[in-house]
Amino acid sequence: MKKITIVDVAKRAGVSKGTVSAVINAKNTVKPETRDHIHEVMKELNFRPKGIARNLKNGYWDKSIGVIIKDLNYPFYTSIASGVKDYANSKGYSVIITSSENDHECEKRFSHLFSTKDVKGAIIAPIVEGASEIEHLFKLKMINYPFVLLEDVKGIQANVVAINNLKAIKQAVKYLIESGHKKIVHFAGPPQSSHTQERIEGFRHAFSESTLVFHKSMVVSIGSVYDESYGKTLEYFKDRAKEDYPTAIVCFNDQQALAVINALKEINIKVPDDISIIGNDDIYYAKIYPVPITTIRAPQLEIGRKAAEILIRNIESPIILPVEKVVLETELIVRESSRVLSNV
Amino acid sequence: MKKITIVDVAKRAGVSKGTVSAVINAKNTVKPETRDHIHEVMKELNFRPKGIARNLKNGYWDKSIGVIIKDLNYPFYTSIASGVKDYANSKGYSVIITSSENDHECEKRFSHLFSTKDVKGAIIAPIVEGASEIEHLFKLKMINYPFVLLEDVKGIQANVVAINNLKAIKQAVKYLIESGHKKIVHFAGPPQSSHTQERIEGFRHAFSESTLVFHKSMVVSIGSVYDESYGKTLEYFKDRAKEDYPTAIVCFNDQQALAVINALKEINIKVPDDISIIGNDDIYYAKIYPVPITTIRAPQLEIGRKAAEILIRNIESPIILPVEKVVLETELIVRESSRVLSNV
DNA sequence: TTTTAATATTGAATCGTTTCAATAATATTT
DNA sequence: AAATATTATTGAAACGATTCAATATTAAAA
Repeated sequence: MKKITIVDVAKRAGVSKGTVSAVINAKNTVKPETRDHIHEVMKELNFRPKGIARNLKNGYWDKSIGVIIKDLNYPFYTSIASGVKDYANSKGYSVIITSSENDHECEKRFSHLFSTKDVKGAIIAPIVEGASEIEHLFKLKMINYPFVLLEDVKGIQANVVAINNLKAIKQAVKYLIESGHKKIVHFAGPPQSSHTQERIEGFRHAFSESTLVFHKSMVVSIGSVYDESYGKTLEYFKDRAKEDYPTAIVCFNDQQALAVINALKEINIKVPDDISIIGNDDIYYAKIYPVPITTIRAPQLEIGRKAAEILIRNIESPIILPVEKVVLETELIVRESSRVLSNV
Repeated sequence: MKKITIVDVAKRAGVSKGTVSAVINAKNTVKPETRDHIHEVMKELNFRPKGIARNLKNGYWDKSIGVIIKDLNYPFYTSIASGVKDYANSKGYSVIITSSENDHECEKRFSHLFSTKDVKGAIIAPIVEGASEIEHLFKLKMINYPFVLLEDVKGIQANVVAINNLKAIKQAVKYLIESGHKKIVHFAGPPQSSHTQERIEGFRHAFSESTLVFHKSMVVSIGSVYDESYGKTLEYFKDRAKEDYPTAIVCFNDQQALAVINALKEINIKVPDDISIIGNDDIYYAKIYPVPITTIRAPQLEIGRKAAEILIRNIESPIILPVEKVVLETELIVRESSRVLSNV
């Protein structure tokens, strides 16, 4: 099927390209009858002006940046995107968002998409599973395409804005220990996530700086999908003697924490009376849950803003800037899902 | 500041445009030394190939569609977007998402952005305040740009996939009445939202089909922003005699319902024992709240999928198709925030 | 009716790449 | 050393619109 261009329309309507162009752009220099006639022909041929060609001549005046997040439905990521939007809009940039849904192919496709669509730069939450494929990031580097990662990726020199997961979890464990907890476990996230690894690492690390001793049975793989986490939590407690219950659980993230608390409720374990729960991220819903969740806040808006700032600086710089790596601080927000043990 | 093009690079590197192009595209026909040299020059000049020009020649092979939602942080919209992604991906389309954050200018800017960036079509959750500005939608029509609205907009003939808000609320009220409730109020959403109007209308309408009679004091403007809704709820009950309390509240949406329930908790009103609460939308968090919320489910994924289906059909059709208007059914999901009154 | 002013239309040049047949440079074989 | 095969590079044409000075048409004024 032949592609319809402005020439076809012009020919059919018996006018010149210029006139058709004027009609497309709703210029008021065209006689109404001519305009209407051209519109009719456009309909008839189902002509759609090719956006790309339109922009080529005009220069590339519009300013937009792209964000690739991993999960459209996890508020943590949408908050980051909001932060990006915040800063970017203030600088006159539009923001378009895509989600890889943890699919590597998707991430690749999008980074290519952006670089070929005159999106000026990208902020990418990379999927890093082991020493995975990062050639698409290399490609971006090759063509000097500006981008900022939301997680450090080994093997590539790039701008990064991230939080210190290790330290975050250590904060949580330290707080628990100081609150008198001795039986602490970590409910780990999905195995393939790099956050999961870092958080386990942080958890283990926290013990080496305390009088308690770490054992690998203290890390339990629970995942972060609601139903899965809920089920595995039940399972964990099912065959366990009451005296073997932990007194505190450090959760992978808030979504998991929500599932865990609900599961505990089903089996009649009280939070925080029986068990303290600490989440991670501080998503919107952690705060409005009836037992507001103690959590480690990642400054989501700040992450987004900072990433946008670095990105736009790079976009607008006439020279290539040295890479920046920013680590933002997390903060322990103590709410009602955790408590100090009285028998300290 | 002059724009750097492939010609500048070629000149500086002492090669032809073609060779530089080959390097950009990582073709392996270039001698390694030449390649490295060109890379150096590219760095030196901070050359970034213009995506648009790249695509112009090769045709427009990549397939992508855009979605404009209103609120990036409300799960209702991200779920719809997921639905879009579902269907679109299955047809080989990428999806890019933007949020107008209820800003009219934003919506306009994005619809223009899409139409000039070779995004093949758009799904738009339009901001409709009264008989507002819709010229940007007309512009899209003029150039035969395929799009689907997620809400009917008066004055424009366009594809629409929506739910029947009127009927949805009537469902809820009917259920309450049948459960023996006589004192029912509606906590309305933000005044500028068209959903708010429709839901108020539906609420009022429900009474005309019952033995109860509607009075305008039964509609209270509460908004849907958490803190605002929370505060206004407290206010509503503050100076009210216990016997004037409603026995049921139909909320604008689940987010508001969450705020209302939490506020009621603060003043010691029990849900559902003292008051039944019905939400709207059925967002993810409505289900995992400890008092799972009775709500009117809008089939979010379905909305997204259907919209994508219509959009892609239009994109791929060689002729202009007649507009489609689809109304999807809502469903009352009875959970634990509402109850049957025993004294029926 | 002629002149002037206002309005409508034309079409060649242009945007910055990619493509690909032609050519040049280099390596291999005879 | 010449002939051939292989590899690397060139540069003109093409992609599909927009732009804008030049020109044609129509309306208003003299």
